[in-house]
Amino acid sequence: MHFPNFNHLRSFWVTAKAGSLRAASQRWHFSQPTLSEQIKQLEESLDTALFQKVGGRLALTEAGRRAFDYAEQIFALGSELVEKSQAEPSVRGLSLAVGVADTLPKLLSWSFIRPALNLPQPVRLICREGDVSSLLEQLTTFRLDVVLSDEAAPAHLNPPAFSQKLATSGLSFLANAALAKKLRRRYPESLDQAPIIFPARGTAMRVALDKWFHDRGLQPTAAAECDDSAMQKAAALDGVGFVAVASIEVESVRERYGFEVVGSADDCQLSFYAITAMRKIRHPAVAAILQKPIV
Amino acid sequence: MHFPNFNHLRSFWVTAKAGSLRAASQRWHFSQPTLSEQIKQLEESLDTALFQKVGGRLALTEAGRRAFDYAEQIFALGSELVEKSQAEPSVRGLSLAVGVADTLPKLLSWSFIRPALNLPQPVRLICREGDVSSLLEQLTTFRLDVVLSDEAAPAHLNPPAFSQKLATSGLSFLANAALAKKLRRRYPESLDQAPIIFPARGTAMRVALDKWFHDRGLQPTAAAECDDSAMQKAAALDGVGFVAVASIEVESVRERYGFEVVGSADDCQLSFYAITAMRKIRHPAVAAILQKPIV
DNA sequence: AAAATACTTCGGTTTTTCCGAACCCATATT
DNA sequence: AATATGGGTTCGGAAAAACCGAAGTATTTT
Repeated sequence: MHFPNFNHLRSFWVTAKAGSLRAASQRWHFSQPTLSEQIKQLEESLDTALFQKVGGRLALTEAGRRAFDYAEQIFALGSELVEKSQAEPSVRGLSLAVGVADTLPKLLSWSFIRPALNLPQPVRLICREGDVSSLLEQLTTFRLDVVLSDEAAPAHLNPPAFSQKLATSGLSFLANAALAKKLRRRYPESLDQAPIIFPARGTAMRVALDKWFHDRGLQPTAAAECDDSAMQKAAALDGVGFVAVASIEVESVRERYGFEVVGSADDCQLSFYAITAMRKIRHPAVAAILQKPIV
Repeated sequence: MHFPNFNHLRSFWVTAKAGSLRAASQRWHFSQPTLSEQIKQLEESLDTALFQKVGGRLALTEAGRRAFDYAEQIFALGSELVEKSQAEPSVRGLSLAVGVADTLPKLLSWSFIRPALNLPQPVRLICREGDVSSLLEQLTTFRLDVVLSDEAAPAHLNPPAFSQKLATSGLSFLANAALAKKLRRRYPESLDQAPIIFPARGTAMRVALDKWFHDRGLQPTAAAECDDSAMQKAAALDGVGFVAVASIEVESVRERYGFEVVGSADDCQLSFYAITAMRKIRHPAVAAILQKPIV
């Protein structure tokens, strides 16, 4: 990654804004030589002429205009940063940033998070979704307080991350009424060649599913493959195929989507983890999440 | 205007990204003390703690997370600026940045601009709209090549701007068929109390109009007041009121909108100007615009 | 309790920033 | 044509920062 020298960029920007070195030097209390030299250095580092001389004056070149547009944005952001920092938000609440692996069922995730909101102090919740590895990166850099995932963090991550099991559950297969009726008949053989909506390749649930099917010699046909569990359910609603969900969330999913149970696979175990950046938990809201292992 | 020290911000950003001074110092080839000190200075200048110590490590505070979001954007822009500057050439055309006063009729403006596109070399046209004063500022700082306006630039502007008259024209009043039929009957007395769609206060056309009405003791009722001439016409289409347009554009407006003429006021003169930053015109496309005065 | 990890402080070197003075060039004025 | 005037540039040096290595301190993990 390569950046412009922001001091030089500032000189360029104020000069372009003011229309001349002279005007800029007066308005911003820099000397002409300073501006002139810094602009020259910026031009060198960008390897482009930003100004051209047109009759004793400086005029922006094509590249100069483009650079100016960037500079406008950059300095607007910079000045906003300063302002927003001064005005400390009066909301003196605890804030909790949770990363939720996008493969995780949202309803289940929410049940994990809920205890964090029942604290004496008010908690401002920030939820971010993403794939596990990017969430872990944000976690270890303290941009997230805790990550919910269906897999434990790699053992010797550096900086380290600590996983705690929140729940373990078997698996159940659900589908909309019509499809469920058909598939229930001779479960589990009926799943062979049946349309399934898979979670994304490489996720813990997908691995477990593949193994389970393989062990039984079943080969469902992949009707769809969705990262997001809500998306899977939307597809299932439409009868695209059946889905696998953790048994502990079957009830709430049935209620919400009107699915019916095709069958269950309790020997296919899934676990859910809360991952933190330190073993000792200081954040009270995170502690609340960890103190209530559901299973 | 007040900015953060971008070097300090960089230190903060890389550290937040890396999760620790140590990691950041390795990845970005700075020493820990450098990062540590610069971050401290940033915190002082922003008057906020960006990091807090939570067990021997640094964790972002609330303000730190916000600042980090700004920093992400700022450095993304910075790096983009560098990249886009390197990849310069490709479009080897002349580029022409025209500022068009938003009160100006678009069709007429276009007729002024068109000659610029009939040059031997290809021209890449950039049109910006705005109020005259902001356009003039952009012009004198060479972010625009020429400004089209219905008023000449103030005489002793610094830096100077030079106006050249492109066209002069009387005024005509137009309205949709129904309203025009009614107003045509006893023009111009019929305009008294009639609903008019005014251009914005303070524009040259508005001033001329006001004077013309005042001289004749007419008081149309302002049904609307629009900055943008296209907006006026849209309103007029709807029968909200009648509009005043330059006589030279009557034909094209009638054709386009199906308006009918209520009457004309040839003694109410309007002029249109091209304003440049320098008397001597070097830009061939601008020269083309100036060489074809329509009236 | 020891070991490991991670942040700070300190003193000094190297770079960068920044300025005043002098110089140059185009345009506008006389 | 000669001369202001309004810019821009070059030069040398002073002041301020950026930056580092070494040593010091604190906390967590084992």
